Amino acid sequence: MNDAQGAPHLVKKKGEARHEPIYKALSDAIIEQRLKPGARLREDALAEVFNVSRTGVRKILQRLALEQLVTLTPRRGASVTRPTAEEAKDVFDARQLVECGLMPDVARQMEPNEAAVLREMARREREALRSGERSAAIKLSADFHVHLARLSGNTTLAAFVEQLCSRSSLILAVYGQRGHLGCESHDHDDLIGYLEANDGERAKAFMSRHLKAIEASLSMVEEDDSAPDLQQIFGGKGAMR
Amino acid sequence: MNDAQGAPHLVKKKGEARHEPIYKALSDAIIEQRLKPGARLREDALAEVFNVSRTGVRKILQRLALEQLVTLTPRRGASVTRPTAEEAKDVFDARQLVECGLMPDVARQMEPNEAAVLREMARREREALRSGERSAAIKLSADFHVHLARLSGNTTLAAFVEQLCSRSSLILAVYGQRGHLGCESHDHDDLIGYLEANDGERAKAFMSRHLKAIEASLSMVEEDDSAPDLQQIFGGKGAMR
DNA sequence: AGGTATTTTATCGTATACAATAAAATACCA
DNA sequence: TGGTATTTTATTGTATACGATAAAATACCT
Repeated sequence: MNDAQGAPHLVKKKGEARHEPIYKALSDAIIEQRLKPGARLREDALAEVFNVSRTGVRKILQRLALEQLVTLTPRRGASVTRPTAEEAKDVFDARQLVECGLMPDVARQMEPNEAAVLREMARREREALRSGERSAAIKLSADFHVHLARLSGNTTLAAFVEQLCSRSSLILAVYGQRGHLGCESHDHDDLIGYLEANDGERAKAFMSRHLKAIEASLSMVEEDDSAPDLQQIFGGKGAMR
Repeated sequence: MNDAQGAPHLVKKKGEARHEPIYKALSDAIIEQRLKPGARLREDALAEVFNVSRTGVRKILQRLALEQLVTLTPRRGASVTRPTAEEAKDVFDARQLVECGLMPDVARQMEPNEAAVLREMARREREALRSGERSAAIKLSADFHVHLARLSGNTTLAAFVEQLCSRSSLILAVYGQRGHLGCESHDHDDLIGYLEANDGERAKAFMSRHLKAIEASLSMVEEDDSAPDLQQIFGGKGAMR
């Protein structure tokens, strides 16, 4: 059925879908903070790593740019986005509005086996956190929030939450204090409890506190690596001359 | 400084930004329903119309696809998205959550001159509606909602609302009854009133009714042009034989 | 004549080549 | 030796060429 099976070496996956895993690899690396904000993403280099031409790489970078995970500077290429303080605020405000707003829907449609899945996710997250697998923990935390959003049944809103969570990961990377890494270890379990009890309002309120806690754990100082204002720093009119 | 200035004819805009107007032209045409859902968008044809190579066209189509305005079918190319009934529901639920949720913020930060701008937009929309400029009216209505969202100050949410409004336009094209075209003629003016009075809660409630009214005006019958189930239609087991 | 097999054609997917540009390195001059 | 001008180099932007594939058209056979 698939001739690629007949030619074991040099497996060329057939068209289009070949880019999907590359996209995922890149976006995971960014979300897990193995690629840090500011890191340059040269087209040639990526093309070589993933064994595709620059054409394919560019397509992927463009997608990531629309999702705000990478920043494309004309003639300067791509780099991992370094979110501004304002962006950070917008993202967390958006999460407040959307994720909290979805809780009642999620609670209403909550089924026992779904709760079990969520508990397992929360367990794995706690596990990763405990054993110091920082990257894994970050990813699992984002996954938890996204999975939750999907349970609402609204594909459009779930996709939006997915973006917001990815961006949050970048925000954590830039503004997060060492030590904290976003979600407190038992928050997610508590939340599942309220959802299991179909208590949408409690879940909503808890989610709100949860997100506020994450946001509060950030230290919002933007170090601007743009040209510093020497004039202002050293005082005007030729002091030191 | 810019040699293109020296060569008046054959003005080649310089890099990158050249695609932006093409993107806008396409997306406007879709939103204004001059390109109808299902319409094929051949790369060659677009490339010729806009005087760029297929490379540029593909980039734009990909962006539109991520925004759900066009659908890319592997090896079959691009076409204007024909939203499903489920998508329509998701989009309007999302608008309910987000646009209504933003009203208090908008009301709080409402300034007199902003209200004037909004009134002017509403006036132009009514004007277009009255004089039968269907395409223009649709666009202006979407613009109004987007402009409102921007007033919240949250760029991320505003961008999301923009997408939702664009998609709504497609939904209207498919499921809208002839006659209605979404927003009632004076709704927007009423809304501005509440915002001017800084009454966020009233504005929120009104927006909710407004969106519900639009959604209710749709006739949600999906004609499936996929292969009809003849077996079911003509009864099983060789009747008519 | 009707239905299946084959060829043709239209159109997309991908790689590659070349032009354009901005940064880095070097050379030049006061 | 410090600063400016020039060349070199690295890297992106865009077009084009070629291969692949699926739909349409045609030819073939019964």
